[in-house]
Amino acid sequence: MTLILDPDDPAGWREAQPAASGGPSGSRLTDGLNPEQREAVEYRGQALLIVAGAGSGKTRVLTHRIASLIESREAWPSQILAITFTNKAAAEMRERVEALLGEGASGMWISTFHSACVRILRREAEALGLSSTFTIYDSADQRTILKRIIKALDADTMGFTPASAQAKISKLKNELADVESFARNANMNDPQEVMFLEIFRQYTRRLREASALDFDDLIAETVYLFRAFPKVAALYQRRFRHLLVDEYQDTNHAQYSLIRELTKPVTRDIVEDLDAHGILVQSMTDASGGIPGASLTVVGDSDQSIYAFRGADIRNIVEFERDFPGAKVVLLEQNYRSTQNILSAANAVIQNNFDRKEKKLWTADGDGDQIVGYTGYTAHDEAQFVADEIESLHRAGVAYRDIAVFYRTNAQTRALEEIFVRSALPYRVVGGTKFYERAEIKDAMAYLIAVANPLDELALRRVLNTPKRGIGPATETALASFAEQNGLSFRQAMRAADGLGLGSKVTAAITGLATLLDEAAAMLVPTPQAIAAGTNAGAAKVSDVLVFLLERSGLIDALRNSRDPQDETRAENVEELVGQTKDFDRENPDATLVDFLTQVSLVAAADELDDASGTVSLMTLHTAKGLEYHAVFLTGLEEGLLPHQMSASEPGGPAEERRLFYVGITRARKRLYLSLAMSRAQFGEVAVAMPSRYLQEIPEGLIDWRQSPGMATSRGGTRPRALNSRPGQGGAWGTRDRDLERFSVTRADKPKTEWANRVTGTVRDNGDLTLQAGDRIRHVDFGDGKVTQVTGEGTKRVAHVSFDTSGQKKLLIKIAPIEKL
DNA sequence: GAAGGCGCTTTTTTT
DNA sequence: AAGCGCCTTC
Repeated sequence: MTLILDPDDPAGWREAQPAASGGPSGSRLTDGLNPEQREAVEYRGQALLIVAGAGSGKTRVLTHRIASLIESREAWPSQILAITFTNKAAAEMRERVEALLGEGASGMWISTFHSACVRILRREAEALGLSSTFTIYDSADQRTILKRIIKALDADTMGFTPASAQAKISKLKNELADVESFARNANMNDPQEVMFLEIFRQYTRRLREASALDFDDLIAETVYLFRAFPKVAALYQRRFRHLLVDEYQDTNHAQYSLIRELTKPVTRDIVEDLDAHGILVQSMTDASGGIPGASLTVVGDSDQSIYAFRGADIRNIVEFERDFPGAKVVLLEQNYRSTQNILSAANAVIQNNFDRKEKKLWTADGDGDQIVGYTGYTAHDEAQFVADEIESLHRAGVAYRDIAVFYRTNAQTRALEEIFVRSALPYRVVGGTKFYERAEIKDAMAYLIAVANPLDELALRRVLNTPKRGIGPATETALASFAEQNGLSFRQAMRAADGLGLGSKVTAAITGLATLLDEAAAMLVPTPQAIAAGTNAGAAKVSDVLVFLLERSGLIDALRNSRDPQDETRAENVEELVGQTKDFDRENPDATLVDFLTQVSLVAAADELDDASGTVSLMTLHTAKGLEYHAVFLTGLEEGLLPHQMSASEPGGPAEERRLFYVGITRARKRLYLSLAMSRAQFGEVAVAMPSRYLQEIPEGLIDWRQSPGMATSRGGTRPRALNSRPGQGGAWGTRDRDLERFSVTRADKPKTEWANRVTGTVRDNGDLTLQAGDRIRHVDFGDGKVTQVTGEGTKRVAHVSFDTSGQKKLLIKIAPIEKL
């Protein structure tokens, strides 16, 4: 028996695989794969690009590839670094690899870019002059800091907003630019640019002083680390022999650079240095005495690139072969997810993006059902259609969890939620306003952060007067300037507040808070033996520290005793947070507070998905990437929404929006529904909406329009049936006068497919029908009535009508199903 | 320093 | 429609 040693896990002795048992072509891991998939699993070389169309089984290929590397003893689990798009995908991939291997595969790094970088950065923080307990700032934190800087600099007078500065800084960091490099290239004659430089400089300094990194820093700082410290880089270059990157089309320049750094060979002199430090390098070196670069596998589909707005560079995948000469390319086109009708629609749409490599998805599984289309008069009508169809699917045996509703913007959930609640449909909004973004949760988290990272001024200032302690802005500023003048941290200034000459009550409040935080910090210190052994034994559990902080600070009592009725919910939320820390403690017995904070910072929207939930999932098209459902509803397919208004001005915007539509379509396995509304409320005002241009791109015969944009134009011919007069819905609609969206819905009893592509762009249009107070009108559903008032302008003119039998309504004149009498 | 009220901007997508 | 910031008043 031969034993071989896992170079990074002394406990990892195992029996070597007898060479005869098949090697990489061992059939178990390639059984049931098509030839291309098999090739992607078995290819061995420096660089492999797997162009994986939607639903082509790329996760299967990736997991089988990893399992095959490990099973054939070409790699130890610890030599694998796999990058996925979400933590959930990472956890799934790990499970599947372990299931394939029939054993645990600890030591594998399967995580997101951000998680992997945090892990590296905490380990190597010292080299960068960071605390290993550095805080991760989210967008809201960034914004708070930028708001303060902009205000202090009066930069808003030059047109700077926190959002604009944030976007610009993020963009720079994604390109690996820092303050110095920006300053070198800046046009110092442009006052705008000089001001931005100052904002950027102060922002960077504040984060640095707080020992904090923003999301973009996590990647960029890791690249800087590797570039500035080749020996540190070598540790990781030596360790990770196989890099696998999923969703490669959505990597940005910083992430690309990180991949490049990690796959660089280690030179001979550094290898010798590692060797001298007792790091195992034997049998890893090549003829030159160095360690060759790791092998790289990337998986992606340029048609699914939807993150240009955060710096994703489609060229990374398009130019992969040029970047990595000798790279092998495998194309996966056979789809195992969707029906041919769905794929044909997807192919037809994406074909309109020029400048792409031709790729056609196909399936051997047959056409399947027609795609269903529907045009509602309002967002509520559209939502009602979705709810009705979901119910009918459910009655036909489709589980709620196999159904998803997608939309372009988070704001669109409102109408859907209203109708779903009313219909008693179990649903869950994935992402959107996240639990951890609620103010009371951020408050509680700020206590924990302040304890974990005493340098974090942002967290300290957040808790300073939460709950109310009588410490106002004036005191806060006094503390801050005292700190600055004396070269102290904010926290030190708090401890020394006695010497500031503030009122005795305020002073006691400040020093009391400082003491509380110090006591909590003391709870977290492990035993000396544990510290020596590098474990966390003896440290208080996260949940205990949190409860201690909540009780002693008075935060929880303040919420419970408040007379604001909303504070009751807030108290419950905080209690739920306590529950979550308890779960965390249970699941991660040796984890630290910093581990908890890291995990919370890096949860992605899709991580919240609970497969066992038994609810319909609502999410944005972006969140939907990588997921699949039996039935998918794509809603709000209107100009201005998809493509979104804001994308029009961006280069490549409309093409990216089309890819977003493509991503949405290809999530569906069996049933696809496309819907839109003829009018939509925006900024509190109702506006006329036009069908999305992308709808035209789908061949006529593929869609069964239950109510088409074309039909909505022609008034005659179909028997109108008002949804809101349906039994069981009695009167719930239209009872509130302020409700502007009470247009009727007509719905053909029989499916009609008379809508042809050319009709797109037309909705019911009453032209320049002019109404004024006193006019009599007839409405398709509400009957006759008298106009009492006309408000608004242009296409947004609204008639206030008093109907003879249906009461008061407000109608959008341009599209309401009305005629003048 | 706290609380309440008014008026203004806001919505693209996310780790 | 709603949340935020600024203002006034207590």
